[in-house]
Amino acid sequence: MPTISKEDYLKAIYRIADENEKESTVTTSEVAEMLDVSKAATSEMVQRLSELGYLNHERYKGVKLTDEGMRTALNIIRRHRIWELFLTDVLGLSWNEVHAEAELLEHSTSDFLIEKLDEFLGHPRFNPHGEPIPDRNGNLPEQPALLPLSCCETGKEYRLAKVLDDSLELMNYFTGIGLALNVKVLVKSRLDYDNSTVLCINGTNHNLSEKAGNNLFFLPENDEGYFYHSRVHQGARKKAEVKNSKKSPGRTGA
Amino acid sequence: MPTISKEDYLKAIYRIADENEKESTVTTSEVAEMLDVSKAATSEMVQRLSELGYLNHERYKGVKLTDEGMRTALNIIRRHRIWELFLTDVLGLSWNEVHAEAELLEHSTSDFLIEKLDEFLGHPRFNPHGEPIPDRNGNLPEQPALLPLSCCETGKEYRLAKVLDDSLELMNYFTGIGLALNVKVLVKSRLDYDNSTVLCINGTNHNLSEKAGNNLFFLPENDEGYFYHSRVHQGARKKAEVKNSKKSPGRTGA
DNA sequence: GTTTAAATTTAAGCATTCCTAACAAAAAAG
DNA sequence: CTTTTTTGTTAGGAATGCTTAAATTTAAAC
Ligand SMILES: [Mn+2]
Ligand SMILES: [Mn+2]
Ligand SMILES: [Mn+2]
Ligand SMILES: [Mn+2]
Repeated sequence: MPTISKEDYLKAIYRIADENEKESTVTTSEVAEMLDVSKAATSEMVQRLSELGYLNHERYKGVKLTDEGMRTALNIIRRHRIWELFLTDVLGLSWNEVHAEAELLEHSTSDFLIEKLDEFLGHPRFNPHGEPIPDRNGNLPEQPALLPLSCCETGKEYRLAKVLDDSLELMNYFTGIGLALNVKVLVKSRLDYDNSTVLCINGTNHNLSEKAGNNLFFLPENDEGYFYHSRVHQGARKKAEVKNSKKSPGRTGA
Repeated sequence: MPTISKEDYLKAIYRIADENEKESTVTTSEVAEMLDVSKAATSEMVQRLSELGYLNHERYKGVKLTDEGMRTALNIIRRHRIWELFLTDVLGLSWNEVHAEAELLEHSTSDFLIEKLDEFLGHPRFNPHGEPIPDRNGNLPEQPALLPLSCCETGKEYRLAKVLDDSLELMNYFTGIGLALNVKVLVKSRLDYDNSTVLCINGTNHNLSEKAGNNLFFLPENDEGYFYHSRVHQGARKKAEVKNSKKSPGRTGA
């Protein structure tokens, strides 16, 4: 049961390692930047988390999550993403409003409560941004390889499969130009000068910088119309529907 | 936006003043005991909260909430009780499981999110323990005068209208003997020796100590079958029912 | 291979929030 | 009206988590 700070550090370290794919050692500077704290603060916290057994730390080199650290980080990410899905699908918030709320709620939710939410939502596999939700044992759902915008070829059609939600401003912009999960886009052209991309969304062209595009991940559009974002686990949906329909029993009868 | 600690102190001060009815000055010791911290810690925090304008403090006498302190305290209580009702009515937790969860969630919930929850629940007026939920402006719903068990007369019937949920152990015991909101009870007898009361619940007799009984509040049972616990505000129910039925739109269509 | 630059850690200090022990004021007992 | 007990405040100290500034180590340039 780490503190809120420790949970946020562990989550940041996981996310950085996850983005780096290979080379899973995470540096002090990367963590400091993601959490918007000083490198000194990060250096101190890294030492404390190592003493607590969440990290392996090689001085001046970087850190890796231990098994315990990985379990803990995945559990926090699970709580975060389950709350995000709850906020959109049950309370009707929009996908750009939920990240900030979940950033707080993730630290105030017992495992018991998360299991109840998970069951209520029908054991969802992806959050509203297309990010995978670890199950209670820390296992991630299978995901096909996704292409960042910079890897999408001109003249081809794709569907948006995932958005990184770190910047609220960027999420608002994406929403404004009509981007949403599973929306079909056509890659019109790419400027070699700055590696920006022109996308056609709902008949309108938009130019996205390389940096902005790196937050968008696509699946090639094929004629099978395959959506990998089935929201719930196989077999869980029926159960969820029953549960949802018997809600709010009404304590008084009046 | 006080810290979690400050919010819990303000809430405790409100609750103590509320229980004391008249004589609304709250002492350091009372706060220290409710929050299970030292008197020294309370004394320090009281001074800080006074400097911040939440309290008026007369040294060695006690504290009263300022208007700002009252507003803040009622807002935290609103968050707490809305979460409690959500947890029972939507997620299906039992009334003795929700207080501890809400004690954390109350500090991680924006006003924006609370309004969404409030709307989803249909602007409820009471939490699962029969405690009133302040509206967004801090106004409490009307409540008829309730009788603590010690004031209930032998030979008469009552309905349980409110339970104080400070002790999980006590809540579990109450649940075990069949007590729930609006349950009808018959007061069989009272022992002058220790002021304990024998209650008949669902045909079985149970002896409750004076201290335990002080956590239970009743309404006289009259033949009109009047339940004051209508869960939602007048006029809000229809809206809530519509909202509840269109839940979980299902993002994929699959 | 030095020298310079960048990344990392350590040092010193501040704000919160808690503790125990010592002290001061108020209330209760006698 | 003293004396004793209870209540409330202050003092001193610890842990957490952050800051800026000063080392220290590693990496990059020349
Ligand atoms: Mn998120
Ligand atoms: Mn967070
Ligand atoms: Mn409660
Ligand atoms: Mn609380």
